[in-house]
Amino acid sequence: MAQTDTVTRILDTAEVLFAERGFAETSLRTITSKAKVNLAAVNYHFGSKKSLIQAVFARYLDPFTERFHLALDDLEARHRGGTIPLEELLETMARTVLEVPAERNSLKVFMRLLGLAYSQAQGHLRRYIQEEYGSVFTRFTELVRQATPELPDAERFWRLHFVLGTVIFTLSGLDALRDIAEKDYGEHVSVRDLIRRLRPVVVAAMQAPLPDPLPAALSQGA
Amino acid sequence: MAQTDTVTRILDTAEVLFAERGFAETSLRTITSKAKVNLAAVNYHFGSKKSLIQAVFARYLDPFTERFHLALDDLEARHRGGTIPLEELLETMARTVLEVPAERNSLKVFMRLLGLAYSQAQGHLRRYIQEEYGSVFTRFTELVRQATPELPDAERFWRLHFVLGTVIFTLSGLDALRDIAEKDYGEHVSVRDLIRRLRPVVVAAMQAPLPDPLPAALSQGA
DNA sequence: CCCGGTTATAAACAGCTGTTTCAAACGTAG
DNA sequence: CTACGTTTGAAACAGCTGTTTATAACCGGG
Repeated sequence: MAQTDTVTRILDTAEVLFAERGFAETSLRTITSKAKVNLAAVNYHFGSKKSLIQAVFARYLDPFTERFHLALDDLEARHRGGTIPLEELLETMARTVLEVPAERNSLKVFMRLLGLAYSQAQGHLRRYIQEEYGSVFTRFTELVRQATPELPDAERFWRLHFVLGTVIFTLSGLDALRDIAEKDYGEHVSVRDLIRRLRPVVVAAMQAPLPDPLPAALSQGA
Repeated sequence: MAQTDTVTRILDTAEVLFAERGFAETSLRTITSKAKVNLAAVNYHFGSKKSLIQAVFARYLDPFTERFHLALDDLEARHRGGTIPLEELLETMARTVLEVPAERNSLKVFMRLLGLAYSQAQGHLRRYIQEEYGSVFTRFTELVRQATPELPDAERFWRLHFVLGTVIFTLSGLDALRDIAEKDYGEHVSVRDLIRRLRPVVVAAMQAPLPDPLPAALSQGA
């Protein structure tokens, strides 16, 4: 099947180029020439560049959401009725995130794509991801809510995004950071090593004491 | 002075457009038309689009580094010889970051630009920022080192980047996150409110227990 | 006044962008 | 083998990109 071959060759090439340079900075001609595929093939198989971008994400996120749902099913079954400890929830998410791209190119590409989806404007992408994969995230946050009943809803919301920021920022800028770290400490860090370092930090962040309440006199400040 | 007027009008317009859409997605024609300035003015006053981008950053980072150096001078003077507590260091940095853009457009733009500098490829930008403003960051990290003698160097390095990720990610994606938070909790968050929430999380992250050492059997994993 | 350097303007430049077109090659079912 | 739907191929499309050019307007000092 030469067709499938073309499609996957485009996806394989596109995902690493997107991850390296961003979406706008990667032209279809760069992709197709590096993939040894005709320029028109992208529009023929995907319809447009936008759809290509979404297809690249779908190839990661489809198996991820499927596995994550299964993992959460399993977790809920093993804690029948009771609430799942926060650390187990975080552990499960981390494990699932690691599993999916392990079979494919690399975690680095996956994380960099996630980072781009956030930081790069690309309104259509954020909408697509929210509509297509928002439900898993909703399910996860609900479980986190049950695991941290002492946190006010707003506080938990922000803290989840704080740690999300840490993870995406770190793993998506991994190459640059790794270069600096290697230059400063001569020590090469693997992704697993980084996750090991991340765990206590994330847990501590979620369990940090509540902030001082806003002094009423200042609550209208800029 | 019509010249200064043109230059600042370009910078004012460029910084918000860059922050909104990214660098590659913002054309010179979009900038100049919205700034009511001739297209050639950018190349005349700045030389190239790259230099325009750097100039946008310089207008934030020049006063920031100056103030931050002064604030650190003051901090060192008040702790003559002794080490400065971590919380004071973080507090000082936060205050300086808040001060600079307060006089100008907004913190949001500043943070979004910082986020772009990291996430957007734009190799020239990272190099420029590193060469031009790396020294303040080096000075700051050295003070953090003295304030956290119990942390191994590598661990401190990574934790600093973890919290940097939290802050940049949160504040640069603030608009989107604020929309979600408002929809979910009806509660409008100000930047100062967010900083208040960030503080205990950042402190807890820096003071989290050390990670379990790598099991030797697994240390060669992916 | 008028000159000389600085700034503004409009037009054109070559190059790259995503997309479309249409003809050729392909592979398979009748 | 023939016919047909699918996939490839090369070329062209209009539009936008950053940059350059040449000309005009400005404006303070001699």
